[in-house]
Amino acid sequence: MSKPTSAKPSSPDPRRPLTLRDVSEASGVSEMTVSRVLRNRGDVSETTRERVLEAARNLGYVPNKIAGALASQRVNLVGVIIPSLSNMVFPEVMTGISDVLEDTGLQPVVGVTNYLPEREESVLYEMLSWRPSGVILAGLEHSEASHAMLAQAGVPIVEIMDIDGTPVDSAVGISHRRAGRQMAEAIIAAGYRRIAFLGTQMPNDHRAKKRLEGFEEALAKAGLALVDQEFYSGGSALLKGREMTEAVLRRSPDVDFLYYSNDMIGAGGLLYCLDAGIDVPGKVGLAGFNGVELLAGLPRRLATMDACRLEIGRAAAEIISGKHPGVIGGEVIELTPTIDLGDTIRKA
Amino acid sequence: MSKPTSAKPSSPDPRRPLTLRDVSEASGVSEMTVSRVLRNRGDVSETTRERVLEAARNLGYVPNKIAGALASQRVNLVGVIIPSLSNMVFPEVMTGISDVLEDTGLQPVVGVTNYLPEREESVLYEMLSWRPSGVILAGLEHSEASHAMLAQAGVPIVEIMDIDGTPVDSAVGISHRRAGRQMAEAIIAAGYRRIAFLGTQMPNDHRAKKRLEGFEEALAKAGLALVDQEFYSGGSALLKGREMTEAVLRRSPDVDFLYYSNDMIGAGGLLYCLDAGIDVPGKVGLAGFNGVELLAGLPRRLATMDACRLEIGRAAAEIISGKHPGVIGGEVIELTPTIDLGDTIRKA
DNA sequence: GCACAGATTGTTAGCGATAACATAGCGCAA
DNA sequence: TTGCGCTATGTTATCGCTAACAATCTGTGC
Repeated sequence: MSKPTSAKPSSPDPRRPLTLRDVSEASGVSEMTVSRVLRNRGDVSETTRERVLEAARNLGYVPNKIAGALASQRVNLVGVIIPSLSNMVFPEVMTGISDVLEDTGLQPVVGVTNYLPEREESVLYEMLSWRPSGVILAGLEHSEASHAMLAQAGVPIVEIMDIDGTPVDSAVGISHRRAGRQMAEAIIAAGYRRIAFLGTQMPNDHRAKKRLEGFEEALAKAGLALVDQEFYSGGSALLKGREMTEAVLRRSPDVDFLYYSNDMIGAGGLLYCLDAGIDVPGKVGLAGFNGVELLAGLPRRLATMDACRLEIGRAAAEIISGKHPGVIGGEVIELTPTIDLGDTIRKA
Repeated sequence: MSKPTSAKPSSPDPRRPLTLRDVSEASGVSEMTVSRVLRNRGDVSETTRERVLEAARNLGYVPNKIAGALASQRVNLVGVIIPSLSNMVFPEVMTGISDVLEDTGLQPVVGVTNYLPEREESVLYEMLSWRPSGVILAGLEHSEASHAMLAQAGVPIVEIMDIDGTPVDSAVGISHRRAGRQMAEAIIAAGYRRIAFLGTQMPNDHRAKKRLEGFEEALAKAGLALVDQEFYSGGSALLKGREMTEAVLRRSPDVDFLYYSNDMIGAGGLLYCLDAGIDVPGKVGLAGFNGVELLAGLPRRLATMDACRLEIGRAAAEIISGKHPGVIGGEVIELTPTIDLGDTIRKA
């Protein structure tokens, strides 16, 4: 506490982290005023403001948000929990979220679950322990403990991607069941009858499962059933698509349509068929799901369905930041994916 | 506010966030003991421990890490700052980081800069304001202010991907200049002479730039120079690869090799050449950079160079967590990428 | 000259946890 | 019995910042 006679209080210990007090002393005003300047809050005279800013800049002061958050009970963080970063789909959702949060002072923090409910639980726990202003997470299926935490959190929760189920709070997404149904209808309408499904093994990819359910439902309504199916897990999706396609076509030479659970394996299948000289979409039709950007560069445009990923991210972020027109909380927003027949379903 | 004579102190306000005190009251011990139980710290009798855990569970208590971090001056977060999530390269680095951090109690927090130095600066500022235990960030080129912040941070800093330059603290990566040189040498050795470059426009992708520099350097040493070059920005990389390839081959019909700055556009170029019936690697050779998983599914294996992404992530995380054998700080770890000639460079 | 509104700056009291240091039990050897 | 040495638990004082309120300083109108 004692200050030597020296007027300059400079660097008593250069390793000690800087605090508001350092800036306050360096600029000759109270800590409170420094705080106000650094947060652009309240009235501060122009001269004081500049003096403080210069002192802060000279010292290289970076405010301690931990202390700030504790004192103000406000945290400008939004937790975003997604299953994976490896498949173009979530990065695009993130883009939508970031775009919107950009000018709200909020900031996304990402957690990845690898499709494991127990990982989701721990990631959620960890996130909530930082008391974020909101949480965005993929899917409507969560462990019991996760549900409890979400319900208790006391901040806006938005479950994204899927709306086939009951949300904890708000939800933004598409109906995967309906998406599967719609694709099946388009395929049937185009005259295909011997249809096979190729997809991921993942028991926890609820959305892929729902698509398949919707798909089979629509087939059943037309008096049809899947002729064959094949699952994979891990590895390069493009390569797996190739391999699975080859396997299915060998096992069931008479199939006339291959429905893939995602575009990546669909693209692999397409490349395989083209390589093998199979007439697409004449002899065999193909369709995927997601509308990934990659498809644009393929030799032929794979039939697919856009999952509205960017829009989902934007809407979720708008709900969290309270900017969504007319949404106070507990709202469900259903987006409608558009089907793109591409070049791999023959025209009716 | 008023509570009837009831002895039970339960839920005075169900919306009030829970604190240690609530758990403490519910379990009949001091806050300190609750804190010890929840952190598995110090000696607590088995009976007390169980009583506390049950109380916490029943209440649905989630500790407030903000308060905890302020009091303990420790934050179990590691800032990771990368340019983009859209191109398979950083997700893989993240995987390496997560793998290692998993069992250290540390947790990565991602920030994305979109290759903009000013974004990097603000993301870094934001991160440092949470006082993380360390920072991992891509590249060695930063704004002056960013440099100052990194130098002042007082925690381990690891700059990743690149080692052609001077790190602030530690660095893990490959020499992109050398990688470019090495690829050029392989191409020249295979007998190609009229070589073109196709890459991103991005002025801030320093690593792509260094690869090109190294590449041209090696060409010059062999008395060669680039015959043509083409740049793009934005859009689907696969499609851009196609378009650029077509443009270059039209403009310079006599080129015999196309060097791409990344595998995605290289893959597009490969698909274009195959479609166009061009003899690869006979008439035209192709090479990319990165070794992305996607390539495995292509009709032909594109020549490429592995950037050791997983390994870089692991090593960076090990340095941060103090687990890296023999590394105290300020160390530079150079990894050596392996070249893969694939099917698109003719064998010498 | 004086009271007062409005603008600017300062003071005080936490926020919810943890570090560091008490303190209370308890068993056991002397 | 006394007291030492444990173990199990409690107390106190921050951590760095901000909300809320208090105090000071202008200049102005009368």
